[in-house]
Amino acid sequence: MDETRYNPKVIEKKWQAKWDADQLYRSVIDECRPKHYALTMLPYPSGDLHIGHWYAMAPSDARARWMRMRGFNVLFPMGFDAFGLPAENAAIKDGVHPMKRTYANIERMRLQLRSMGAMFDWEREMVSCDPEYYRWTQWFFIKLYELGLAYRKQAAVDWCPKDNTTLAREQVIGDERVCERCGTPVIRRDLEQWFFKSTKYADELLRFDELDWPERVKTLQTNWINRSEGAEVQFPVIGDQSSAGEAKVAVFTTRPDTLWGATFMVFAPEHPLVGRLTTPDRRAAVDEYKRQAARQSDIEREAVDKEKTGVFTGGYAINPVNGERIPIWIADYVLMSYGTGAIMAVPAHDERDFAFAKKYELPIVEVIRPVGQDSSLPYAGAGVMVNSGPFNGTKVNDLKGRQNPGVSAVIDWLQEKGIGKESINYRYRDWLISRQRYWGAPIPMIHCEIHGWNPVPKDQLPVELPEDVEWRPTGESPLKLHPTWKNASCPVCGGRATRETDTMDTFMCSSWYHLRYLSPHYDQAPFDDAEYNYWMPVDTYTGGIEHATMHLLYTRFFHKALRDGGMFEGGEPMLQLRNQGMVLGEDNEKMSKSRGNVIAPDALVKHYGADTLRAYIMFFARWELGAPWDSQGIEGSARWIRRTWTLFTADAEADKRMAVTDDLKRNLRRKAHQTLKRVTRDFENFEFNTIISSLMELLNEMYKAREAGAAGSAEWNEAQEIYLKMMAPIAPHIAEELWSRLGRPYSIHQQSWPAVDESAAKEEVIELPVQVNGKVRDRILVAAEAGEAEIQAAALASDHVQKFLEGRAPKKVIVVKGKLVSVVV
RNA sequence: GGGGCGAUGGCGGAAUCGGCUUACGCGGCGGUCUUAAAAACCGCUGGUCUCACGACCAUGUGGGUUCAAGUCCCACUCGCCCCA
Repeated sequence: MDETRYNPKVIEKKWQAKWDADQLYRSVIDECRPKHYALTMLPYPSGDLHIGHWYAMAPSDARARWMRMRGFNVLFPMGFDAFGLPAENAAIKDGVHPMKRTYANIERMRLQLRSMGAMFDWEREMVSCDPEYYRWTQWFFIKLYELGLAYRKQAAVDWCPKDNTTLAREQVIGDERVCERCGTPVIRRDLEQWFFKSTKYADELLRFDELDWPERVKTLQTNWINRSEGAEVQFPVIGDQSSAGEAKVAVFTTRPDTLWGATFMVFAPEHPLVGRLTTPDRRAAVDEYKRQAARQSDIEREAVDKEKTGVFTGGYAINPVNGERIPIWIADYVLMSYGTGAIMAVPAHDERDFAFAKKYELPIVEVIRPVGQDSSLPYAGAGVMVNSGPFNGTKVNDLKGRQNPGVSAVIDWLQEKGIGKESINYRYRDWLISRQRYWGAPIPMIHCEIHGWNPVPKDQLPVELPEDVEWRPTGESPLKLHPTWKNASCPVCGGRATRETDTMDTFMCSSWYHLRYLSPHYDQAPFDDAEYNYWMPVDTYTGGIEHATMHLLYTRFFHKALRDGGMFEGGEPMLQLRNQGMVLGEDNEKMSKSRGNVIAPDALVKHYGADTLRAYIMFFARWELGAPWDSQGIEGSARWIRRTWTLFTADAEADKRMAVTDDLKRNLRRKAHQTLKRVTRDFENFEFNTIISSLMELLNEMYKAREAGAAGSAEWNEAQEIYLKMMAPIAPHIAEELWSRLGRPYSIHQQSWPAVDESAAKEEVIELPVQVNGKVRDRILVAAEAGEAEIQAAALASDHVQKFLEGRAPKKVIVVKGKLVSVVV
């Protein structure tokens, strides 16, 4: 083999084997060094690492490597989010057991991941479908159950008819309300399911003070939780057909100041009181309407521009603030899932209520009048309360909750009168955990006819998945169809009982994987406290924005719940978050097999080597934005790597014949330290693309310096050393190879990051543009230390400037040191 | 309908505190080497006008603030994302 040619295949394999053998990337507790836990979102083992994985992981690896060179003890683990539908759906097609397929995929992806040359500590790998792992997923379920945060209830849930399972609210996407996985429109089903009480932490989840997270993610989470302040008001109802006592119905409103304008009530068609309120003469119409509404999705029902429909129930309520008898209707624009499933309708000040009132000729009473302008109803702005009994004349602004004087005053009054109370409503729902599928962690609960639901005793964990199951497209979970698996004995009485056959949402598995990395084989607890105390929390978490309202919210909830359960201190698992963008296909479209625009990283590694692919991935776009792939563009990165190789391996002696000026050497040193300064700053800020352009510039400069005979000088050697160290996190293999060829001590990845010599980086002479009336007319050279007067004199002395002055005296001369001179006439 | 983000050469992008627009790379053009091609190396490359010196115009559109605006403010167009 030609030793002088750049051959990534050989050197990458060689160094990967050596790093492995030397356990270079083992991370162990070291109290003498500051720790840094760098985490990148773990992949689902689909069987092939795609370019998006590289785009997420390679820059994260570079950043972790940089932190390591800066003296941190870095933990950068990798694992697999291995439960989930795709493997099970595939099994139904071809009969291959999900376990078999998943482990085969993992094996393949491990090799692909290794080809990246990342500093993953493979000793810490976790696989979420491993009983050793899901034993603790189940343990956490029980822990949350014991904390009173897991409960079972009958609820209308979103159901994907293709995947035959329920979905969490977050897994239902967009206007069309389709399944996040397969794009099938979801339907509603009434099922008894397990939930986690995540809403208990809604307020705490809205606080981000400790977190260095992108604003965008914080906004997404805030909007998702959607806290609204208002009041809950009790409306007595009359027309109750079944009980003698007086019933009351609670209504949530953000506008208690408009209570006097509530002229009717609207219930969701599914509201439990509807049956009792409906009078015999209205029964047929109400039942028919309920049937119709059940067929529609929430989104169809809620759309503002949709024609409003509804029917009168025959029942009435009493508006508690003025004793008015108001009719109760049902309409599909009221959802059971919002507030209490019933609203007070204020047609004068709500668009939808207004449309409804007009259509069904219900009374409209204005209770807020704008000041100094005509109001056209419906009106939702600021004004003064009218027709509102004791509150006439009270000012109302357009702020929400207690910040609105009208709202605030009415809330106090309601509480005093015992009619209502201050209340906060969230759109955020409790986390639906149950999935009616096989390939997930079984929910470790047992049902006994006498003792109800009880957790599996912890010493019996894990509740393992049976291997002998049949794959049939019945739509039923194979666990349910298994002849014996669900038979169990009651943990309380030991009698015959039945296992829960549902499995857990895979987001449960990924809510704590960062904890399992700490001690993946520990069998006394989910994690070893000593490891936790040293490594946690995660310092830098990188991954896609698509997890903003799912994984990231779940994992925050998880930590807060277990903090309250006394497992650890600190409720925030990940301090710093950064999102990468998306790599699009060359056609500027989202990459997909069906579009045929998929870029396979394996082929690129084979052709160019991992270092070139890493470099190009970091170079071709701003990391957080992403960009379309460009197959020709990667040639530029390949050229950069090859040019680096050539510069460092060519015989420097051959060029030593020329006399080198001190100036030239000083300039080379300046460029090296300026580059180091920029690269250091850019690593800090995850700006990988400019790191590489800076390195390219330095390389070009070094080529010129060598041409001029600088090779072999002390400055040259220093520039080489700095260059390779800066390159090491980006292209770890070639950096190591060249480092060793220079005769430096193994390993470059154990070197410390060089320090910037500020005095060397400083410019001596700088070029300043001179503007006359805002246009650049000349450039002057001045000493970097030159004073203002000196610069001004030099600028005015310029022939070009004089030409544009046309003999006039400057009105003003602005000197911005180090930037420019601006002459105004 | 509401909120967020974005728009800079033929293309990806740079300009990090209001101070030289287009760094770095791709592509293109010209050259060196070669029998030739590839690779490598060197140079040029925003537009218009000009033989040229140079001038003028350019950061989605239209206004504003400023000695100076890609950057700040207002209005709008288009694209993407989230929520409805």
